[in-house]
Amino acid sequence: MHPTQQLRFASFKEACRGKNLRLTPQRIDIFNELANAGDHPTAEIIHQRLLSKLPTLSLDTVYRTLATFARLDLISKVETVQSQARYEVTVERHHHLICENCQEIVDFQWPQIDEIALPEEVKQWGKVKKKNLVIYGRCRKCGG
Amino acid sequence: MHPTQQLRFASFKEACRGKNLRLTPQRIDIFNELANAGDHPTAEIIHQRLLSKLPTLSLDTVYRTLATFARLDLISKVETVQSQARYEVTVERHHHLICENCQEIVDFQWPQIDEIALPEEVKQWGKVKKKNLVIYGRCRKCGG
DNA sequence: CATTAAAATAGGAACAATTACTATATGCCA
DNA sequence: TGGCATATAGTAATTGTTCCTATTTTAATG
Repeated sequence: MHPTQQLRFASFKEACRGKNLRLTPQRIDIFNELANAGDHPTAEIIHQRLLSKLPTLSLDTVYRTLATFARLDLISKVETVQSQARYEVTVERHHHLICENCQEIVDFQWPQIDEIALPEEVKQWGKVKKKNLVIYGRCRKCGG
Repeated sequence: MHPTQQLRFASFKEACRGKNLRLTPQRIDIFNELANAGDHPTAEIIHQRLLSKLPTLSLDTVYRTLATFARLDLISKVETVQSQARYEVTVERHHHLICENCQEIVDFQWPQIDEIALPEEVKQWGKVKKKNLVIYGRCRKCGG
């Protein structure tokens, strides 16, 4: 195991203890699989990758475990407005505020962000079409 | 109809003609519903809202129509990585590049964005937990 | 106005991602 | 090591979205 990963694993174990989470082979393997993955796998991909090691691992366990980890802030779900897609008519450039509680989406403008030059790394990556900032948090109505 | 909306509707009709899209009551109503909606409705919500006016409107039509409009850039899907949720272990602050073709997600860092002060509007909204920039485009591998 | 070919729709079935249910198995504390 | 709360496997159910196809509608033409 790479030292960084070892460290990560140690803090994972600690985090589990601190939160009264039982350490199970499934949890350990799911966490390690994700920690060592260079990509951003889906629950199904993680399931597939672990099947040779844990042949009885159920997809449900992967989903449940990932949800638990996300709640503990050990992992994050990458940029998703959960479940249903939402639409808007295309207007001026704007960004989005999303409340983690009520899921309401509010537009806001931030010209400063729109105009700022992209880092070199991004230019190398390919051709940029859209740039969208999403801010997550808790809105006033939900006690934020 | 509010003058702005009238204008919007006119350009909608024009856009349809320009792209060889037939003007149907369903398309008109779906577009207007979305143009006048203050929120960011889902396909299902739009369907519900139109049922009293178009009792036979099918959900499939709403989905198909929204997809068509999105292709024409008349509307946009709000911030979603389509279909499956993707996960990553929580590490340093970073943002995401998503290729519209291969869907690959690449991390990049942009400390400038992380450190910049939030606009007043956002502070009024509530408590911010995360700030994530998502850049869409086409990566080199996909000819971008 | 009718005629007509191409395109759009309704309705229901299919599909894919995710979550719920429940009996069994397991981690962990005493 | 025993007991109990918690986690898991397996499967069923749910939800969001797309596919299929017969029927209807649009818009172009005479």
